[in-house]
Amino acid sequence: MSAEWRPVRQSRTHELVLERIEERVLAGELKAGDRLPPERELAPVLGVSRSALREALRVLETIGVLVSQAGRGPDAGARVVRNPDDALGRLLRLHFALGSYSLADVLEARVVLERSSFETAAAHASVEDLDEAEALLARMQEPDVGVDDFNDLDTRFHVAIARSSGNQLTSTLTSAVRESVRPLILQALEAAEDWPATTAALNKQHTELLRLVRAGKGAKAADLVEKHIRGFHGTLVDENAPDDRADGAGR
Amino acid sequence: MSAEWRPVRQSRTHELVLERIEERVLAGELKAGDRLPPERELAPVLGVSRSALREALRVLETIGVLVSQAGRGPDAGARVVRNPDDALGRLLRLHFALGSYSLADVLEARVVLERSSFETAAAHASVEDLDEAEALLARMQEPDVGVDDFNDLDTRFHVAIARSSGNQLTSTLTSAVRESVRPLILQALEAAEDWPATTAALNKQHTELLRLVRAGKGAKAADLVEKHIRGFHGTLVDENAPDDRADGAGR
DNA sequence: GGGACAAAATGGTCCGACCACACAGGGTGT
DNA sequence: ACACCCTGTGTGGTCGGACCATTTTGTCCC
Repeated sequence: MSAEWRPVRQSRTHELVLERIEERVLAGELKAGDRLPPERELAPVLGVSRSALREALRVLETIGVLVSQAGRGPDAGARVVRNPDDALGRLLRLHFALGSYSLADVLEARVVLERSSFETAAAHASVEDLDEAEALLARMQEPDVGVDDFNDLDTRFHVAIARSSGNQLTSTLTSAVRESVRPLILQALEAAEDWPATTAALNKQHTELLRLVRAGKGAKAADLVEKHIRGFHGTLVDENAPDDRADGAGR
Repeated sequence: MSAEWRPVRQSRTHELVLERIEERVLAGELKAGDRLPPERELAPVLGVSRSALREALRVLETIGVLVSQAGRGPDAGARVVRNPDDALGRLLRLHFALGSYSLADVLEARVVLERSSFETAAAHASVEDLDEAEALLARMQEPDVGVDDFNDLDTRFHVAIARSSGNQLTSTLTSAVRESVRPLILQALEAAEDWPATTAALNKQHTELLRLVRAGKGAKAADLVEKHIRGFHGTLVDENAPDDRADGAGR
């Protein structure tokens, strides 16, 4: 019976340091904007070497909770920040590359997240947020936009809608999930036979999506975004799934 | 116009090291199960110090892509693994504590993710997976189960359903999102006036959920799980949201 | 006053040493 | 032969100190 035995994984100084710092964050004693003491001061206070402390700080930096700035003055040192997007993006990207989950999984997650985003955005989004999305759309429609720029703008459009829905978490997840398949999307876009036609088709859907959101038609927007995602993203699944299975690790 | 100026943030050796390793992962040259060369060999090959290399490895360990094992033998050294759950859990937990997103955001995300999980599970879940969920449910129904154990089992039940739906990404996200509000949930459970009645009520819903999934009634299961989450989780929002707004940063 | 130069504070990097741990392999006693 | 122990060796983990790079803060001299 009894839950599986979890190896105790004792000590590891930098993990203990991490716990101390994490405690203070969880307890609300360390808030966004706060500065940590300099490494050379903090290390002896915690009773560890600077290296061990630095490894803990590095961990916090990778999860987007800290940024470090060398030099002198008010902006120098380690500051607590809130930047989960990059961290989540890298995490999902690497795990996707390692096969922790499949492209089909990503597609479903996107559909679920973005249906919700668009539905909520249609109900609550502010005009300013939607104007921002509109500006992105305008730049996407410029005729000479490259694959790279187009994809970035496309991502930012979807994320902008998610953000406009007021849900920061969904917005972050949307951004990260999308980021995790960025290489594949770029590859697919570059392989497009008729680039102008492809962008035109996608932009048409984007325009319609924004129109529906502005009109407050959440249900319709949700249905269209699902179609939008499945339409383009779905071709990726069809093209890559067999290959992945063939050359890749069998799970 | 031109996109915002992004500070160039040059060098930082450990980031360059990270890029090199990341490249190999993205390119599929490093797969789950592979071992990295020993630090003392790899560092000079990359042309960096052991410290810089170690910081990069620490980052990879943080995001659940590496584990390190000291000692000698086949299991020693740094191995590539796929364990996104803990990493994502810590990331979301800290960012939630920092106020990167609100409890209401978490609730909505859970609803969206789990509706999808239950709907898909009802269609595709294998009998074995559901038996596992059933076993968890049985342990949850033992009369003397404590708050901590109950919550763990509850989480594992929801995650088991997510996993049974076949979508690893959704499963990971469900686990992590849930984990991020774990402290709050525990606190709420401990404050429950009538503990046996609370667990009984939750378990009744769990039992019904599992029955619906087994019966293949995805839509009903989705509706019920939404009700289930909003029912309990919703009380958290009501209790905490005003406090959060009062003392916390206003976004 | 202003500009150039020095000082200080901070993170980033490197090096060398040692510690802790876990297996490998041989030696030794039965 | 076999079992046991003891030492060797390879691995990550930690430490301390030194130095570098960058940024701000002074300060001195013109």
